[in-house]
Amino acid sequence: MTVAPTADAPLTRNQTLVLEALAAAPVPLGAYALLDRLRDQGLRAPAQVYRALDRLQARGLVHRLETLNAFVACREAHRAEGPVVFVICEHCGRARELTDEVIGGRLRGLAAEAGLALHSSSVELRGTCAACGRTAAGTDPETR
Amino acid sequence: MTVAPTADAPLTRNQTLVLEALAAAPVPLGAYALLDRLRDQGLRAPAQVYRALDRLQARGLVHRLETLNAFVACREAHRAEGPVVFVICEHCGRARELTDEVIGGRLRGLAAEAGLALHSSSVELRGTCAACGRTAAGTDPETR
DNA sequence: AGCCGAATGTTATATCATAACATGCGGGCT
DNA sequence: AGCCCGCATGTTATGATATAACATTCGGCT
Ligand SMILES: [Zn+2]
Ligand SMILES: [Zn+2]
Ligand SMILES: [Zn+2]
Ligand SMILES: [Zn+2]
Repeated sequence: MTVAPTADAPLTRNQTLVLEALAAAPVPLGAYALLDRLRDQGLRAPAQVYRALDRLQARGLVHRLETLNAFVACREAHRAEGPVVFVICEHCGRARELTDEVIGGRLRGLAAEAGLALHSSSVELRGTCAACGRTAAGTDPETR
Repeated sequence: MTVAPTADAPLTRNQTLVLEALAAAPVPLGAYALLDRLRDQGLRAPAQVYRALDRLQARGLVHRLETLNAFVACREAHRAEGPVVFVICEHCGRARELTDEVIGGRLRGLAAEAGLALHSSSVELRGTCAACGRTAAGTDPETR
């Protein structure tokens, strides 16, 4: 979740580069994978990537997948809504972003019952996607 | 979640040490924090701690908190049930483990709808707990 | 031009996690 | 007993992820 906080200044150059690289990737990318892809465009150090990611996350344009230490561009434009659910295939690495009112509502309810002032949430489901499940179990995306 | 897989051999020495250290701690501990606390009992290297943690997690006796890179002893004895929800105070660092049938059921439903064969789940709510919220906002546990 | 705040560039280092290989110990077998 | 084997353990080294700290540049403003 991580609610969008403030005004929309235009994205800076580095933020744009990082966001576009994420949007173009079929799978979540780690900070160093981003750095590799952006060396040509002038990025040199991890700090540059992490800074851009921080700002993009603060705006809700990028999400961090905690179980992967990786990042995705937000596909929805939810940016202010509640908890998001990620569905992650451990096989092909693809991640889908969902929102669900039952989950969102109940998580807010649980936080309230627990006396927690909710700042952010992370919900990630891991498993094998339908496509990977159909190809002989154990096949990995490189093998196909 | 991360379902418990197999038979119960007795815990090994290192596993016992790690589990007891976690059970005694008021907050989740990282692997290196565990290592520090267990040097006296003979643990020397990160790999020893990570190995014990892996086995304890496989049995459902320990959970990993993905947003903290830290570990907690399981308080419930759920060990085979569905998704668990962690409620984490960013202030005092305490984490509570909950299970909720609405969340559990709906997450399984979402996975099924998405065509995902669910292997494990991670659900973490972050915020400020009631105790920390009452003490002048911004107070941290060291300060009190 | 001179100032200021924000973004950027750069170097170094902290933190988290695993690979790879050696050693030791116990249980079953001959 | 002596051997073998599986498995936990010990140990060293390295990989992967993330941040601290400080110098530099850029753009708007007066
Ligand atoms: Zn999103
Ligand atoms: Zn897949
Ligand atoms: Zn548990
Ligand atoms: Zn608290």
